[in-house]
Amino acid sequence: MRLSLTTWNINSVRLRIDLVAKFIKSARPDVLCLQETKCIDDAFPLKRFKRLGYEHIALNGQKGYHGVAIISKLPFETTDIRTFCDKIDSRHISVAFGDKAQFAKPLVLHNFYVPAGGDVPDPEANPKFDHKLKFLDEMKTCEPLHPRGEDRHILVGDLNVAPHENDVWSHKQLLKVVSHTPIECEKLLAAQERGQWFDVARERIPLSEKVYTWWSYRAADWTVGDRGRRLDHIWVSRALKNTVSDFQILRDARAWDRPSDHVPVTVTLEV
DNA sequence: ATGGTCGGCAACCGA
Repeated sequence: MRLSLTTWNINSVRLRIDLVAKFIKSARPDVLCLQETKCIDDAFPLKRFKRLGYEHIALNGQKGYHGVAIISKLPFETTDIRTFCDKIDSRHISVAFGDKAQFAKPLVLHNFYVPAGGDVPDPEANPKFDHKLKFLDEMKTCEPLHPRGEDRHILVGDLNVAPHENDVWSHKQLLKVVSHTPIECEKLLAAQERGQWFDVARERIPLSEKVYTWWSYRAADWTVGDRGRRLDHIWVSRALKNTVSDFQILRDARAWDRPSDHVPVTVTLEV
């Protein structure tokens, strides 16, 4: 069976519900993972998604900030929410697809929104950066994020780190900019290695090639100089590595009317 | 070197 899955930091699901609908109607992913939904679960536009054919929805929202959601055409058996750094922030949700989803074998999906970390890349001076580093450390040591043997696990989300040189428009100029400082990049890659995850984008696109999924709002024209960063990621466990049949970054979405600063990233797996 | 723009929600915080 073919599974297509999109991750997208939507920066308010209520404000951009028409953009999400536009994306869904053209891309029709089986599963959509959203971050920064920015609303409590009672305010989530459930009906709109159900009308679009997505009957199965798992929510972890909070008022005004953060918030993650998994929106699926296929039924899942269980939902789990984890907290990190002893904060109640809505930054994680996972689901497990079992027999009802009709894949060959079960599949686990994690959706993350890693803290952005503020502006100052010094954990002593900036508690938000300290939080981000601790969050990444906890992702590394978190047992459920260590797929074993033939486990078919996927981890997606806005990880707010662009770990490789060509994940940013200028490695040199961003070395002291939060999202690309060496300590964050090391910690994200350490979490990836500890879980033996495969970074789908970098399995498909060589490290020598620039790849971005985010362009700042703080530019009069986001296309000038193409000053992007690759903050949104799709990781798969070893058992899924060879099932990837497609990978797409919908750069065009950054030019849509009242866009998110992130664009949808989609993987297709033959499962 | 600096500041630039968003969204939530009603003064700033977080990104």
